Amino acid sequence: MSKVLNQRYGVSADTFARVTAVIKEMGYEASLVAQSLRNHRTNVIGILVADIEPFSTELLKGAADAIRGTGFELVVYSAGGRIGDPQGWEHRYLTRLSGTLVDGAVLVTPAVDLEGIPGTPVVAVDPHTGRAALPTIDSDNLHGGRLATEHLLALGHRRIALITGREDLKSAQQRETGYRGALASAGLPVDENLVRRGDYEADIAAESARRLLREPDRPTAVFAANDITAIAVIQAAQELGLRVPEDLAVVGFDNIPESALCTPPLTTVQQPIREMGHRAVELLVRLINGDEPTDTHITLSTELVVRQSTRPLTP
Amino acid sequence: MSKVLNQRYGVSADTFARVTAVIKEMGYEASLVAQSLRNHRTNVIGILVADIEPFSTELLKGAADAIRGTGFELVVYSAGGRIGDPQGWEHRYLTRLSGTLVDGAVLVTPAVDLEGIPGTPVVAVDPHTGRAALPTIDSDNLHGGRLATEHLLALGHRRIALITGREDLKSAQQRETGYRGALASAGLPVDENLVRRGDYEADIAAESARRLLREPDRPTAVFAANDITAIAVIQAAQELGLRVPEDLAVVGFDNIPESALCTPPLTTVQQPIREMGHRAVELLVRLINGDEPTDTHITLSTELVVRQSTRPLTP
DNA sequence: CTGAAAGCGCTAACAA
DNA sequence: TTGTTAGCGCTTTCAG
Repeated sequence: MSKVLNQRYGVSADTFARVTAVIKEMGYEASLVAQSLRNHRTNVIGILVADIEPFSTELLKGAADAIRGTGFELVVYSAGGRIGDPQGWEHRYLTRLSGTLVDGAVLVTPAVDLEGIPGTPVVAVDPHTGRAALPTIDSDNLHGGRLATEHLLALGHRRIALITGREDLKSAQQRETGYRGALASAGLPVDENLVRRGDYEADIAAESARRLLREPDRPTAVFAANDITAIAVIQAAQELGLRVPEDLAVVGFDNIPESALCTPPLTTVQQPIREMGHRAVELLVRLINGDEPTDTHITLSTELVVRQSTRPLTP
Repeated sequence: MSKVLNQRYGVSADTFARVTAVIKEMGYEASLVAQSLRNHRTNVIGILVADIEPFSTELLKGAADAIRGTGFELVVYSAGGRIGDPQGWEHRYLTRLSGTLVDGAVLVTPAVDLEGIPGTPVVAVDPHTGRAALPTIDSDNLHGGRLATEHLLALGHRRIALITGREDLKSAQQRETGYRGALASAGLPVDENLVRRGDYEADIAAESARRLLREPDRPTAVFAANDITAIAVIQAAQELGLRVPEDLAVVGFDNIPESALCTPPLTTVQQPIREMGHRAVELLVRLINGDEPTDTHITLSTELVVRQSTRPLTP
């Protein structure tokens, strides 16, 4: 009967038909768990995300696209933004699943740099440490940071603030480095008073923005470390009666769907999030199948998308 | 050693310490699969979604909230909007997982009405059939449809179009029934030419809207069967040079985050999506634990949220 | 071609 | 208190 299910040799046409009939009759489906335990191949790819939010959602869509036609199934594990177990839940999940429930995993939870699990291929998206031992998909955050800042400079802005991202993330650091580099290249000093915390949290960013914008010598432009932050900045500005982009230009980073829909639509550096998900799955499948690993550190390029939240500075 | 892990009686302090040390040393974690196979309790709740899109994402957030502190883990299975297997993938997944990998499941994939799996509690969100045999969470779509339509009537509109939702979904039908009912109550006939297909698909809805709005006797208001549809309508109107809400009022349904961010922000009927996710998990946990099932068909109420996409009709 | 049996990693029950 | 064993549902191997 197992032979029938798995299309193996050594079954007479008669038995085959009979067994098939009964299987249909009973609506039988093999237990995934028992299969997993026996075969070590499961044809399931796990994606571990820290939380369900716009970035991870976009990434999941890309991953879902990529998985189609590969014969793999997709299972998403969300830590649900939990706090109690900040370190190592990735590792714990991974070891519990590996070898059995999943053939490989994509880690979208960037806070931990783990050395891979022995038998289980893992691809990290935008990891903590930058180029780790693990295969990695990320995007060119350094260049993106420069692009955003240069755009504002080209529009005539000189007092350009930065709302930073999470300090523990390499990607956020690189965006800041790009910002500083662009100012330096333009021969401008960095006014440290214009660099404020954002942590990629809407609340924190909004608070920083409110304080910043209430100061007498406020900036004419803000580069926000991601779109969530940028949208918070726009809202804070509007609360204070400032118009965007007339009184304040805002540039974001990420290009989540919300950035095109907010008011006004956000000029942002496009990180190809869906493609990152796509590539991550693609790479992982290749690793699982034991194909030649070509390149295991893929950096996708970033691009500026100009929308209505910026325009030339009018003096 | 199993006893150590599971905190069972009959282990000396000495052995406990030694075993614990080795476990730490090796970074051991019990295999979820083997555990599942042995114990039939897994402490995992599965959520099956048809696709990763704004509605299911919102719902997942609510579910993730609810799961905290219950001792359950959350695993999401996405069909990835697949087409080849339109019927019954839910059933297939469910039978493959049930009794082993998950203790229960939430179905967010509304297209199929299945009778429950023997041993596995299942809660359906917004199901195909309305009040099925399965425990159900939904919202008051009928009332919501009335609310939306009555709002437009109160603003003075008389030519109110409807872009419908997916025909196979009870919820979409109810929104339409609410629309027709409100018009009838106001003593207005339904102009069938103003009722167009949307299928909850942005492309289809946009095309319907473009045709509708190009006709000589176009409506002054549109009730869109969900927010995705409504945003598509707004974009179509803007393409044609119509201003929203000056030339066309638009009301949506669902209240996904995008509806507050689109331009102009969308007046919409609020379906408490997050709460639906929350309630679904809550109910499921209760069923799994064998608690008294109180009420297994929960209908949450809907409310109108007025934003800038509607305002009184100016003749 | 069909039936029986071992074993995947784990835990509950039992024997020592 | 510790060590041993059966068996969860499946597939693969080997004997009939």
